[in-house]
Amino acid sequence: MSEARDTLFRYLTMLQLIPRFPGRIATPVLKEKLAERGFKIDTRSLQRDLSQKLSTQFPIGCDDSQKPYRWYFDRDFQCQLPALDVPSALTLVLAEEYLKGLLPPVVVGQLSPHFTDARRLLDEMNANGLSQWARKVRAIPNGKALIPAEIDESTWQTISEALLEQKAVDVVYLSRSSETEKPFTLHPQGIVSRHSATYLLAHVNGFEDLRQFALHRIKQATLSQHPWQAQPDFDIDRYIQGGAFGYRQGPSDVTLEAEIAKPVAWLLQETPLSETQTIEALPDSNWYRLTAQVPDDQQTLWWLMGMGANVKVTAPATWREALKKSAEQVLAHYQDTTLTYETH
Amino acid sequence: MSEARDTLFRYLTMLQLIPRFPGRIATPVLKEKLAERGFKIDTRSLQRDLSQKLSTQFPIGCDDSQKPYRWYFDRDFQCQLPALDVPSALTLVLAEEYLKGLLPPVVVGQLSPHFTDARRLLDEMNANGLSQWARKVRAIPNGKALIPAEIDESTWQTISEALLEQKAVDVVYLSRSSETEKPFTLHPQGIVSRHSATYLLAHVNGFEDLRQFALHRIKQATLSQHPWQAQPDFDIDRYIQGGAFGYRQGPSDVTLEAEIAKPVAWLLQETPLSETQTIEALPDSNWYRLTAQVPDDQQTLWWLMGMGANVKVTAPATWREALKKSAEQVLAHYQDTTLTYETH
DNA sequence: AATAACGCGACATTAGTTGTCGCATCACCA
DNA sequence: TGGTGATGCGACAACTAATGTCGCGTTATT
Repeated sequence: MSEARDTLFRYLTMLQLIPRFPGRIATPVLKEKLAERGFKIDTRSLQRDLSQKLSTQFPIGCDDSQKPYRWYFDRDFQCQLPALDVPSALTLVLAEEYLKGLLPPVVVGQLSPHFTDARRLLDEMNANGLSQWARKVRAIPNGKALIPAEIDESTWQTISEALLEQKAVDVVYLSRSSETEKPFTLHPQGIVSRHSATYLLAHVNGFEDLRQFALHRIKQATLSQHPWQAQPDFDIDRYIQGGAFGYRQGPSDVTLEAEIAKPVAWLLQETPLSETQTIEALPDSNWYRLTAQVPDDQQTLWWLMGMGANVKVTAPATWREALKKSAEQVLAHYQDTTLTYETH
Repeated sequence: MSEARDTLFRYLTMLQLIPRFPGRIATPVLKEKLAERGFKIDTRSLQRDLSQKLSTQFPIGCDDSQKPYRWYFDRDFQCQLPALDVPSALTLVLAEEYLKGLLPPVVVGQLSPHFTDARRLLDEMNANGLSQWARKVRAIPNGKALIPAEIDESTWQTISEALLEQKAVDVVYLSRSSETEKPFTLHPQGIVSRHSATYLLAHVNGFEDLRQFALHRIKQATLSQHPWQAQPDFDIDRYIQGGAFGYRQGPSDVTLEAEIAKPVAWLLQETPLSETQTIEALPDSNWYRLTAQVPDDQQTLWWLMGMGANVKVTAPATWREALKKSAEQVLAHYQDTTLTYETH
């Protein structure tokens, strides 16, 4: 394979084969993997490279408590080729701000070396007159930020490995209804992250139906001995749109027609509802007429509901009715009680 | 400095100094930067390394149309040390799904080498029986996904560089109100990404007041000759909470009390509104009593509004009133018109 | 048109790299 | 518990690569 100019390239390959800390790799295994990639090298050379070259120049550790030594990178080491540039670093900072509210802390933690790398680059940029970048960049999340459910690091690792390598997992699951912990053997088919909670789609060993398992209720997870059962006709998008997560979606788009207040018109001009949206001013008022092809789903309806009195839907009629009915119900809530509070 | 075992380390440093494609670096500049880092090497060696070692082993290109040659990495090349592991790759895929709806395409594009890297790793994992990971992983965004405003790649690069390196920029800006393009010299103080639009906070040359500039309305941006004007007492969080983006926030948290329907109770048990939240069942019904310390901001109010009839707020009184009033206004919209649509 | 900067081939010198051998130690298994 | 095969490591010689230097032709720069 890559014959010429070996050494550098072989070192690079070694560095890529050594995993980050929780993981470790034994010397003979490394030799094996290098051979697979065309680097047939003597064991002695490998040992020399590891203990004299790499581990003195890189944050590489060695577990020499047992005899085939195990090698690993420091947990938080990160090196990019090519190095991060300023715009990318800034993007990473923004991305982290958003993701912190969307994914469980442990999952975002998987990427923390990347984010740390970005922050370090920004820090070092203005070593002299501190640029204080951290005080200049903010991401405002879309909608109310709920607190992401916490999940265990090893759970995430095991589940993701099982899902992608098509293996079964043994889990201990805390059922939502019964509040009791039960062991299951699961056959993962997919994973869905919604709002701030993440769900595994799997069927229980011996059953045919697909169930959802919230990752934060999985108390323990280990790869199983059982062979993985596939579900050949599984389509995750169909599953989601079937309403499994409260997001039932009609088979086709609908045409939304509405009158919208000026602030909403401005918002939608900048970040449209859909590609086909049109907005035109209504005469003699601060209102605008909106027309857009949008998906017939719960999300859109909720968005319209959140706009409150700033949006007046005229079509489709089902949404118009839904909004009206919702408003009536809300009003009913507040009218059957005497108000004893003062508005200040 | 790093005396022993130089060569490998010097190569690594070179690889980090060579920028990704739109950027380039000239040979003498590279030599200079290497010297700064303790690698004092002959020009000839550098030339050899570049043209014979690195560019044959890495996707590195050379612009030899003018004489100090310029070197650059292929636009989409990415190499991580240590290599990505499976859980991190999966996290990246989820992150990309979320970010695509939150940041302008060009900004997410900054990270595309990372995402591409993750996808490649997942692809290669099951080279035999395709694992079809792409059909197994979905992120459902929080709230209605609006289409992120498009911005220009060079705009993002220039603005982020100016912001972080404390430089002024000359821009051509399409004003929202007047629909005309005007040139400005801006002194960037901060950047805020909200929903799906991104804003630069800056003051115009010669003025003291801070203004917002939507990045997608900046038609052209170049670093300016003007010296950058600082605003020493600027606090981005204070600015945002002052209501600049429609997210005015009260000075302190308030105690939210509400009765909530069962589905909402389930949701909040998994992803709480706040750290202090309590939920208890109400007797003789499917309703629950919620108590939580939440920020006094628009976001939370919108979230409550979106819940519609599933939430009945009892305190604070201001929110209760706001929700009631909103419902009345919505109802007024729909009752002053005769319904001519059929519900199907 | 003159001058300095750059790229590149060649070559001798220096420095690093590799495989091999021998020995000590450790893991594993009967 | 004792034996056997792995593993780590020091030493050494043969080999290979890396480096600086020089000279020449070409390319910016003024």
